[in-house]
Amino acid sequence: MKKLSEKQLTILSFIEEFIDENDYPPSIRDIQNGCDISSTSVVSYNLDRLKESGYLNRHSEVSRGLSLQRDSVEVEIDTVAVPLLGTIAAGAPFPMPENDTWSDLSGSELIDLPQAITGTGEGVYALKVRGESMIDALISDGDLVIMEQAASVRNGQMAAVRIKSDNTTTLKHFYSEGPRTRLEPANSQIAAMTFRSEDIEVLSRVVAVWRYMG
Amino acid sequence: MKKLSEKQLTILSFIEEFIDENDYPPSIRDIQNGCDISSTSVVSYNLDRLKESGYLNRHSEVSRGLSLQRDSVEVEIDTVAVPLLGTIAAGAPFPMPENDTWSDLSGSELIDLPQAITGTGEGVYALKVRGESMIDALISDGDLVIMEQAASVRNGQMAAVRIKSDNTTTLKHFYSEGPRTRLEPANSQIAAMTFRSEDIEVLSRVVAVWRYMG
DNA sequence: TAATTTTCAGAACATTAGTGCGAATACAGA
DNA sequence: TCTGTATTCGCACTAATGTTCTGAAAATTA
Repeated sequence: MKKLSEKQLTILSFIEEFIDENDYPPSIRDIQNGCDISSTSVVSYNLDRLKESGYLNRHSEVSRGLSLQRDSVEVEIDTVAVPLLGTIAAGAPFPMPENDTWSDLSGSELIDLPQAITGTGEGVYALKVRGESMIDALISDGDLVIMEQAASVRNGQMAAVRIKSDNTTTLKHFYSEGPRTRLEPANSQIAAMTFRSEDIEVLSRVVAVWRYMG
Repeated sequence: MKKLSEKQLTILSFIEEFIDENDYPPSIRDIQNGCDISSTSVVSYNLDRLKESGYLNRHSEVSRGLSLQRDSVEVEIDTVAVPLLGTIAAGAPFPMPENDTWSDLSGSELIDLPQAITGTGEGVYALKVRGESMIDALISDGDLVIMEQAASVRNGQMAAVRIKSDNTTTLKHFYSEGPRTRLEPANSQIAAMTFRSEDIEVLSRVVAVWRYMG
């Protein structure tokens, strides 16, 4: 990009500050006053230069029609808020977002996660673990489990599965082997268990585990 | 907050979209056209209502002087990037940031974490765990351990400690008991061990553990 | 230094855009 | 139905704001 004059730098940073402060862009005369410039035409002139240089978007005939060109260097990390829907404990019924629940999450606490993890955040939610019942999945009391509602889970992924015959829910690595389904704890020192596939219901896929010990 | 009329909701979401699209707020007439409203005064009227209800900031006599009231639900989380300094494996020497290393982190990968966890991010770094040597701390291969250089560690907190006599490094809950120091695994099913305090060197405090299973 | 380009001044001008106001409706409660 | 309040309608008005133009000063370049 072309190098900018002193004045153009002043203008640019003024615009930035102004937007930061007011949430709407400055008018040409705002800039004129803010940067001690003698004439509106000078401002207009320099705005054109800034636009040419690619630092600024300008929409003509629109008052305050300015916006800063997002600098590609300044990485903006998007975070997506996912709802903390409740707790998960041994044996207890497993909280799941229902269709009608999604629309009203106002009550639940929100947790921000990097977008790289959540994707769009659709169908992603968090549960707080209570108790040590999932110790064999290397998950302990207080941990936050990030889950994604999953239609399907690939082999080897960790999922929340319900074992129908026991009516229990656990987090295990999931391996479908035709008529049988193998559930493997994360702790490889503990043996896997195998079930009839009809006996297993996959509820959600585990995306991540977050343990905070402030 | 007061409940909004159909029209007010339409206006509000139009403003949101407009700003999202253009990076500057709409004029009253933009809203009028965008929402199929018959008169500018109707728009103005409803903008006043929206302002009263707290959904909107409005600056009179300023064209496009609108901004959405940051919805308190839509928390804007600041993230802080911390460097991933290396891997930690059983027995291997423990990577630690050195003073001169801090200034040159350009080479290392950065990880974004919510500010609530990292604070200013000063002295916070991440290590990737290799191997299952810390399974008794409920940490397994591939996990990311977030650490903070700590002058001191309070009892009960998890820390990276070096046992001098063994010259090994592990992550354990730390309990100082005068002349003796007790190290307790996160997995409470495993017994604690006690050492002479001089034999223990605290390297860093463990702030969090992040396990991602994309 | 002369020629050329860039930037600035100042003011008039043209649109864009916010405001005000009386009258017309819509709406909810007595 | 009456009545007061909330909302809508147009429209004219005024303020805010972008644009343009001429000439000159300043900076660059040859």
